[in-house]
Amino acid sequence: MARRATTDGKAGTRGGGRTVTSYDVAQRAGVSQSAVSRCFTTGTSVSPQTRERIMKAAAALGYQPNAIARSLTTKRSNLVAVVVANLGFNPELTATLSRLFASRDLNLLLFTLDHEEDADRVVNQLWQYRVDGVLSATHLPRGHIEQLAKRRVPVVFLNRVYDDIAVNSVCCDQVEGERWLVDRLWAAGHRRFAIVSGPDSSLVSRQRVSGARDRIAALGGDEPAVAIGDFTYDGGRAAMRALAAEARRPDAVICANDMMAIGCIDEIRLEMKLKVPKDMSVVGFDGAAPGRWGSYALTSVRQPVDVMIEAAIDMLTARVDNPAMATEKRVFSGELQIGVSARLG
Amino acid sequence: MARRATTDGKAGTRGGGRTVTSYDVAQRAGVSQSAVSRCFTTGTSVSPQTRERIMKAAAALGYQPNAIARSLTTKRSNLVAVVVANLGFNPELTATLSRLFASRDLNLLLFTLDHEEDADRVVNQLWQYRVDGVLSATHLPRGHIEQLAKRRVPVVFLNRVYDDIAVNSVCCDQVEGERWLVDRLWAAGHRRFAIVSGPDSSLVSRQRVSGARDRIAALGGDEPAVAIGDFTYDGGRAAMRALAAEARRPDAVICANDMMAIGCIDEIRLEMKLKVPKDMSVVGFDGAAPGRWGSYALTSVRQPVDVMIEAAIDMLTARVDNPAMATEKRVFSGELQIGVSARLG
DNA sequence: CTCTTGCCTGCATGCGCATGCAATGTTAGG
DNA sequence: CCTAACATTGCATGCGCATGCAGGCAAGAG
Repeated sequence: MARRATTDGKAGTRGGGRTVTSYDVAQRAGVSQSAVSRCFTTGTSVSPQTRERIMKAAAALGYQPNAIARSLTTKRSNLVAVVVANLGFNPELTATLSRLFASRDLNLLLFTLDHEEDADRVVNQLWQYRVDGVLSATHLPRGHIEQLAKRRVPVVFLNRVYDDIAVNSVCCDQVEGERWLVDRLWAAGHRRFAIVSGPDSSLVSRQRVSGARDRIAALGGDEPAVAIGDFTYDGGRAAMRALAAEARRPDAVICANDMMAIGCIDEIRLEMKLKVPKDMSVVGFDGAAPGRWGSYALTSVRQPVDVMIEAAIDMLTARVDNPAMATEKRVFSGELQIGVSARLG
Repeated sequence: MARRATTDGKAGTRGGGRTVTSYDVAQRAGVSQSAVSRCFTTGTSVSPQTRERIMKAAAALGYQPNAIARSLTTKRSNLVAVVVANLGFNPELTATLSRLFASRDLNLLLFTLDHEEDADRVVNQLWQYRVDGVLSATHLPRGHIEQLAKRRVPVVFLNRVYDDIAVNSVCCDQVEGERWLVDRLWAAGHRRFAIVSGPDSSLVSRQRVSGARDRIAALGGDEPAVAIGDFTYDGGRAAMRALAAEARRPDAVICANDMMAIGCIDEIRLEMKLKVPKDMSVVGFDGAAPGRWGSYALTSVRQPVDVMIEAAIDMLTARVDNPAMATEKRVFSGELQIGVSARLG
C-alpha cells in the first residue's frame, strides 16, 4: 500500500527529528494520504467523521501541511514579494502590509533595493521563489518589469507610475495635492516660493515638483528656486542651506516630502535663526508621523496609506487569480493636513 | 528516456505560459536533467564544456531553478522568518536585515505581531514554510518557543532575553547604558530623577528602568517617580504630563527609549513652557534617527544595531548548519551618544 | 426491486529538483 | 600496453502534497 516505508527514520530528517507528513497522519487515522490532503484543502469533500478522525490524528502528531510541497503542485506559493527602497521608506508601510497580508493568508517576502543594480538579484530571487505577485514601492528597471510581465508575475506599484509602459499602480494624486498647498499659500499672500525636490530619478518627486511649479505659474507667480534633496532629513537641511544662500530669500518652501520639510524647519530655526511660519512657511507631503509631532506640526498632504495598500493588495490578488486582467491605475486623493508650519489663507 | 513528455503544454502551466524546467534546459543542451541540476548546485563536478553548454541553454530559455522544488528535496528553504512587533519597531532594522540577508543568500519572510494572540498564526505560518530559522525582535510566548525548539527550528532573539528558559539572544547591555546615563546626570548635579518606562510586559523596558533605578539608589539618590509609556511619541508626552503633575518636579527625566524622550521634550517645551536642558534634562535610549535631529539632539545610548544584527544572523546560520549547538547570549555595549538634551557633568 | 445519481474514498501519478549509484570515459602509473 | 584511480554523466528515485480517475456505497427515482 505505502509507496515507501514511512518509518525508515531517515527521510524527512531535519537535524535528527523526523518531520510529520500527511502519510503519518493518514496511517494513524487509518485513511489514505489523499484523505488527509483533502482534509486540509478547502473546497473538497470529506465526510464529517473522517475529518474528525484525521484532525485528531493531526493534532496528536503535531502535523502542519508543508507549504513548500503544496505550492510545488498547486503552483501557488501564497508568497508576495514586497520591494522597497532602503532609503527613506515608510516604516508604517511594511507594518500595514504585513497586517493586511495576514488577513488574506499571504506571506510577505521582503526585499530592499539599495542600488538599482540590486534589481537583478531581487527579481531573480522572487522569481525563483515563484511568488504569486510583486508589490513594489520603488522603481524597477524597465527590463525587469517586462521580464516579470513575460513570466506572468503580476506587479503592482505603489506610488510609482510609468508613463511609457502599462503597469498596475496605486498612487496618490500628487499634482492635486500640490495644487491645494500652493493655492492656500498663495491665498495667504506668499509670492516668493522655493521648492525642495527629491532626486531627479524619482518620478513621484518630479510629479510633485511640477505640480507645484505649474500651479505657481498658473497663478502668475515667479519661477521658484529649486534645491535638490534626497528625501531625508539631512538632505532637507542641506537643500534649505542652499536656498538660504540664494539672493532672494523665499517666504514659502514647498518640500517633496515630509522628512525634508522637517529638515528645512530645523535649518531655518537653528541655523537661519528665523521663525516658522512667521518668517517662512514650510509645507511637505506624505503625512509622515514625525510631521505631526508638536515641534513641527507640518502642513502637508496626507496620503491614505491604508486605503492605498488595501487597494494594491486587491489589485494584486485579482491578477493572481486572473493573470489576463487588464492593467489598471488607481489614483486616490490625499487629504490636506493643516498644521502650523505655514501661514495659510 | 524522458519520464514524461515535456511538451504536453499542460504541466507547468501558469496562467497560460509554460514555466521552464531543468528538463527543458537538459533537452536543449543535450544532457540529462541531473547535469543541469548539478550545474546549478555548488560543490558538484561538471566539466567546463558541459557547464558552458548548459548555461547557454539556460540563458536562452530564461531558466531559473525553482527554489520551492529545490527546498523540497534539500530541506533547506533559505528562508528566515523575521518577527517584529508592529508598534514602535525600528524601521532601520528591517532594512539592515534585508541587506545582510541578501549577502548571505537568505530571504526574509516578514511577520509582524500586533497582539500576542497572533503568535499562533505566525508560528504556524513560519513552520509551514519550513523556514531555516527565526529572528525575533519581539517577545514570543513560552509555549511557542518550546514548540519551535522541539521542531528544531533555531531561534535568535534580538534585544529580548528570557531569564527562565535558554534561548539564543543578541542584545545591548541595557543596565550598563543606564548606569552611564545616571552617572553623568548625577555628576552634573541632578538629584530629582524621574523615569518614563515602557510597558511592563517589555523586559527590555524593565531592564532599563531597573538599571537606572538601581544606579540612582546606589548613588544614594531618592526613589524616582515612574510614569508608564508605550514606547511611542504620544506615550512619552502623556507620561511627561503625568510627571509634571507630581508634587516634586524632576530635573532629569530618563526615558526607556528615544521616541518617548522626544515626546517628553516636546511636552516640556510646548506645554510646560520650560527649556531643555536648562530647566530639565532628558535622556533616552536606542540611538534612533529622529533623536539626532537638530531640534532634539538627544543624549542617549546608541545600540550598535548593525553589529547586533550581524551577530544574530551569524548565530542563526551557525545553528541552521548545526542544530545541536548550545544556546548562547551575546551582549554588546552601547555607545554613549552625547547631545544637548541634558546637562552633563 | 433495479437503475441512476451523487458523495466519499483510495490509487496512481506528477510537480521540479537533488542525489546515491552504476556506467562511462579519461588519465596516470607500472 | 594493461590496470587502477578518478572525473563525469545518466538513471532512478524520493521529497510531501494535490488531484484526476475509478470504484464503492447509499439514497432517490421509476
